Amino acid sequence: MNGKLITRDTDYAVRALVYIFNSKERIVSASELVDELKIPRPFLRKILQKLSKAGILKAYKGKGGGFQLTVAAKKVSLIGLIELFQGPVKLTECLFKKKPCPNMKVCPLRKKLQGIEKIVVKELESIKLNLLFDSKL
Amino acid sequence: MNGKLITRDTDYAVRALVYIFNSKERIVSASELVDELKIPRPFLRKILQKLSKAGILKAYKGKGGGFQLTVAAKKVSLIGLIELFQGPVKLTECLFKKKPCPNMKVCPLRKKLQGIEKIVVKELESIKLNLLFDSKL
DNA sequence: TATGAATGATACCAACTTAGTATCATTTTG
DNA sequence: CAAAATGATACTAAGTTGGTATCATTCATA
Repeated sequence: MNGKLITRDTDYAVRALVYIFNSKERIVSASELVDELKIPRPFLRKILQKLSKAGILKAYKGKGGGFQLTVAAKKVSLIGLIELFQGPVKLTECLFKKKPCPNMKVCPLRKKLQGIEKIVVKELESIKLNLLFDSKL
Repeated sequence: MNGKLITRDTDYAVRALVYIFNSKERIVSASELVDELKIPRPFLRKILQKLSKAGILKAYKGKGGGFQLTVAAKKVSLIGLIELFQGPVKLTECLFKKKPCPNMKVCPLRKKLQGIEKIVVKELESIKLNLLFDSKL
């Protein structure tokens, strides 16, 4: 199975954010992150840009530039990052979107799955970034 | 996001099983299922074969042949079908399999995600097929 | 003020997965 | 034997994920 909750984008983003958090007030460049985290440069750059656009990182251009966490960053939850990189979380996605499901008036399978989805979303919401930061990586 | 819990294989399998269940003792052919459920024939055939191999359906070859539920069928849980068609459920799959995760000794993210996975698996285990059958589709 | 080091924007590409096809062999009924 | 069914298996098309490549822009500093 590959119904991963988290893709590489998101995973790399978490690592980068943790690293930047640990660097405190210092401005951290993409190059440094590439060296430290062994993430392919252009891919990481794309991720950093996205985080920057989303207001989670503040970017400084030019020589000596790089990234810092914004205040907003610590309030972001894992689900925020997932949505940023992977779109809204939907584990069910009924295969008959337009047409109502042909055989089942009230599809019990779908209901069950949507219940599971709700639980998952709630859990993912509860994982705030500062929780990850604080737990001594 | 597309981290679906259930792919089409599995979904079609559920529908086919429900239909066959509702046909009681009658032997149901792939053709009938194709007509009724509007599932592409060769795709459905592949699915039925898999269910048959797995002992969930009993197949009858030759003219007048088709499929019936086995006694085992009612005890199968949704997770059984998912595993059959999609392999083992793993929502986390740490990206550093061989090498231990470079930065985090005890990765809190991974722990959280594995917790979520456990919950999901438990839920999926609890959805037995007879539960779906019984709920008047 | 020119240069180099940094990010911004964007288009492209390769591998993998999912969903579906196509074909031929085998079995069984009539 | 013929027709109708399943068994086995190889192939294909579209979408997603993970990653590249390129060029433009900004800024510190010598």
